[in-house]
Amino acid sequence: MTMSKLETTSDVEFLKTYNIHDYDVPLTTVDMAIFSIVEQRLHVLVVTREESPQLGRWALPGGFIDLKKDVSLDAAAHRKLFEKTAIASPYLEQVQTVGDATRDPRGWSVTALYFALIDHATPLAMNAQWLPVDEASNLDWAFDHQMLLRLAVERLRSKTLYTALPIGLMPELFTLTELQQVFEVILGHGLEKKSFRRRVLDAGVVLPTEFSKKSGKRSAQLYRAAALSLDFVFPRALDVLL
Amino acid sequence: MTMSKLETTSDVEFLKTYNIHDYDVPLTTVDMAIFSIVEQRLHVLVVTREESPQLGRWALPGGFIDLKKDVSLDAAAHRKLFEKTAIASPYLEQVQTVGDATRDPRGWSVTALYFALIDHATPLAMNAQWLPVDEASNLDWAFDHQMLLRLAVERLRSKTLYTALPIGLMPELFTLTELQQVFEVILGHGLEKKSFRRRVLDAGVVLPTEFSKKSGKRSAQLYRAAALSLDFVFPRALDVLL
DNA sequence: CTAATAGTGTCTGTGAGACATTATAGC
DNA sequence: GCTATAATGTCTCACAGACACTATTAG
Repeated sequence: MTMSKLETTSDVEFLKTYNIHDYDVPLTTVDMAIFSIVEQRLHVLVVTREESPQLGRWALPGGFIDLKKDVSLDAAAHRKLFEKTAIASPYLEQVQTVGDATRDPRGWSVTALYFALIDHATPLAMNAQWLPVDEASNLDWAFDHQMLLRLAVERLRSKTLYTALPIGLMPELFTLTELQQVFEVILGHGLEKKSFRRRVLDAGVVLPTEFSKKSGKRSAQLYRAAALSLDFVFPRALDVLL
Repeated sequence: MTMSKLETTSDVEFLKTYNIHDYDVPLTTVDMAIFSIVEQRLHVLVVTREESPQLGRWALPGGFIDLKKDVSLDAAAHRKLFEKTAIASPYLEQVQTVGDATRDPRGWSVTALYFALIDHATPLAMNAQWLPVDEASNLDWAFDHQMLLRLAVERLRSKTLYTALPIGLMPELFTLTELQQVFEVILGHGLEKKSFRRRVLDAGVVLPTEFSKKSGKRSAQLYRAAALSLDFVFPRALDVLL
């Protein structure tokens, strides 16, 4: 028997008699809030549950960790995302983990909630679709997914005030006006143009390209995301308390 | 048979045949990074493991969720804290949830990491003790607890730059100089006195009391935490990138 | 008095908001 | 030319840093 670095000598003896099925353990799942901007509105990817429990209700994509396939929690989140969108490397961030005795009728359950940002020009799996987040409260959600969505939206909104995160929702090339509109859609209110441009340009989170966009009137400079862009934290937040 | 709001009609049928032990599920635990300031240094509460696996190694307090006693993940964290300190209502915040196939020799495991802030003048359970966090890297830690501690310290440091969180480490009454020293200990460098006082006083996160502290030279005004203090977010971060 | 610590006055710098202005394209 | 959109100039304001200064206490 090989002994990993993690195991002390006594562990080897201990593990011979250990059986996880002897204990009461909670269910553990990963749920995803996958955001995109569609037609100037913030949307989230939703599915309708095709099996019990909560058959037929709306839900965030997610489900059990596959102890064989998933090497980590993050890997499980990536797998869930890939199953719905075939996107392998998006922005992915853990939001919060929620667990209690009543959120799932099968028993005590825990879910690790992640959010992802993707460009909406991405093919979706058959059973997935985009839903405007401001219509979420009218729906019949499975489990506590309405609250999970609210947590994810709050995180996205609050980080939009002091990071460049929304760049993760943009296509490869974009104009500053388009980027500003995405910020405005997420925050739910307008931003001052000059301040916005100063902020993102001075920080170097977007870089000019050799391309410009000709769309009607004066053509606009096209930018792309700088390498550090999504991790960048501005020294000051935008005004406006949420 | 009563049907909870959470269960659809089909769920009632489904649950008759559902048995969690039919599935492979990860172990799920809660771990605590409990911080305090002792002798002008940031300390964390540690225990030595008294059972396998990882018998004898240093560990953050924590362990399995008790599906009978704990109504939620947060409740489990509060229970773990209370078992070591008998403190019922400290500042408690979820940091991150870590899970993978190899961090625990018993198998695929997930832990929800929390941090708590307490005044160090708190009696501890027998097997718990304060450890300076800057000595943590020399120790023989159980599982991935050294990394968990690093995550919690990073969160504490980064929130110290833009919130009033360290107030949670203070006793009932404290002077502004004492509070500033705590900020400095956490950040690892000095802060400018006038700026610091303006910041906390203008924000109203501390309130003057009718008391003052006579300690050697000129006596100092004693303050207490304002109700909102720990949730307060300053519009600008302190300088200095971590 | 002196020394030590508490606490203030005030100048500078940075970066956000406001808003007027100029630039460039299609028609 | 006119109009729409892109992009800039520049003033003000809030708040952090720097640092000199004053205030209060024990001895």
